[in-house]
Amino acid sequence: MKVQPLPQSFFEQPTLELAKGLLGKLLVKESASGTASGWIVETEAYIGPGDRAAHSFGNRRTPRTEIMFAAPGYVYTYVMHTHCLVNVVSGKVDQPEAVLIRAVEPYQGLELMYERRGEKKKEQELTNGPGKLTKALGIDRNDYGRRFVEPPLYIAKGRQPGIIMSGPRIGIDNSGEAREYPWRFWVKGNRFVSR
DNA sequence: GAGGCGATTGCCT
DNA sequence: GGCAATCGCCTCG
Repeated sequence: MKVQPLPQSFFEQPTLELAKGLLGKLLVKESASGTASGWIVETEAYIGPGDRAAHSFGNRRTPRTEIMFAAPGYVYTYVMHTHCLVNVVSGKVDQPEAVLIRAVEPYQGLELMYERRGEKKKEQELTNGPGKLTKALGIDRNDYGRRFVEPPLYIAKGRQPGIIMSGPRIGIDNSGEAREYPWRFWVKGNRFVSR
């Protein structure tokens, strides 16, 4: 199967639909040391204006969140402590929404992933968390502001995801009632899902 | 399995 | 200048 980026129109759907639609798609990163990719198996939606867990809550607009106000399909990377997380910007222009990619299942570039993550690891520990998959695929803050429709970082047509589950998001305990929103989506039974 | 801490970035006082 | 953050790893039991 030839791997090529999905069109811009794919990203032009409501954020919750996009979060589900991303499951099963292929996340690809090309770099000087090779290409690595994985099937997306877990996502979370962040819908800015009314979502206390989102960086763009209340339309908070700063240099960091600026990209969330742009058209859908942009790459939003965020550095936290020693790790980097990757989001897909969603929603129309001036609607600061995004989908966090929390886990993928390795596809291409397995050796590269071991090299980046450490050799002595179970395969599922390569990419079963938002900070892990970015390291395995070589995604970092330099990818901020790119677009997912073209190399070196893009999303390609994938496979049928299977049964999709939903539930509360992770790691946002101090976000009031937003903590309860069932905006986390994952592929049922996939062993690369973070929990 | 639970708990604690690393060590970066950028926003806010 | 301080502090909180979409987390991961190591250590201890």
